[in-house]
Amino acid sequence: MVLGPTASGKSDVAMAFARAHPGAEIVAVDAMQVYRRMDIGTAKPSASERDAVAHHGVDLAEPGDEFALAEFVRAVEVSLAEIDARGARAVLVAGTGLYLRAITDPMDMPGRWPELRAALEERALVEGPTALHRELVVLDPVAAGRMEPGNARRVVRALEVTLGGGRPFSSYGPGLDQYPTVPFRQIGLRWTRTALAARIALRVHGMIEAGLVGEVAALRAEATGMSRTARQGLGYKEIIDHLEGECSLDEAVDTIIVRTRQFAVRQERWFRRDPRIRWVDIEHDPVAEVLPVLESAV
RNA sequence: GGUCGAGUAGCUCAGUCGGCAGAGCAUACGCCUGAAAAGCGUAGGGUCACCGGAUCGACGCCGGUCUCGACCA
Repeated sequence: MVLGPTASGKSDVAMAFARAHPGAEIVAVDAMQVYRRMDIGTAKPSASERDAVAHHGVDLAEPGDEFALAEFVRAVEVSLAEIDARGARAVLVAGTGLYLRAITDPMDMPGRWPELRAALEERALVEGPTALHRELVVLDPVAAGRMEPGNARRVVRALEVTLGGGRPFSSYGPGLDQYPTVPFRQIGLRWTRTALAARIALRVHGMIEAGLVGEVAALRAEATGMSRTARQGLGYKEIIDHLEGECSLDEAVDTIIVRTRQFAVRQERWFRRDPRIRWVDIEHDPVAEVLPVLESAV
């Protein structure tokens, strides 16, 4: 499997590998490519690429749907089983670290308690997240120690699971800091920050030229619109701001570039803790430089 | 040429009466179990345009120089 930050060229590498190995199928591990008609902004594989090689993990939901980790894992596990049954080889392309961990590592997923969650979110707003965190310290000190007291979103989720499920949040699975041996060969693409920044700027400008503004406008015009999760895709929320008159197109583009760069760094930071990843430092051409490593790894 | 305004962190700007140099953003580092392209935490960073002066003490006051902007000629 191939992983790395946005704009690192991982999709191209996977595509080249799959073309060289008939029968190989690509599985995208990406939180945003799951939405249909969000094509340009998510750099989804083109129609001809999907024609040439079977792709999974893509176009799983409507832009109006809330789609999250658990739905993704369910869908991809089915795909992986089918690929396996076909005797084919799966090439994973991963940009979303958490989603990848949920595939590579066993993760028994706690359920959902929506009304409890709504109440907790309300309290986080009124009393502040630290008050809830103090409660979590009592109920589940392990989970409380794993997150910042100010992180309302994570604290609320941990309390939701602990109170709703009747057992501590931290009792589900070994935790993200455990890296057991798994039957996946993981190759990471690594660029220098400056080189990646240049590629990101180029890519974002390319998206604008390819009609990103029109794509966003069309999505907004749909009856169901874009869900809370879909609209937080990079490039989408900023163009929405622009379409609503909050900022000029140039300002929106600059913001997209900065945020994409920050996202790429966050991806790096997530992946680089994982000792199971073998890194390839790229100078110029991802396909030429990574493909041999990928070949030798399988 | 004249008048006025501006010059402080990478960027945009605060800085009260002369008494240890500030914020937001950016950057770096870290965290994360059903929003993850989301969310959260920590840190570094300064010739206060330059030269001189008065003062125990100047980003601040005085004199001069430079740069940018507006207006007047």
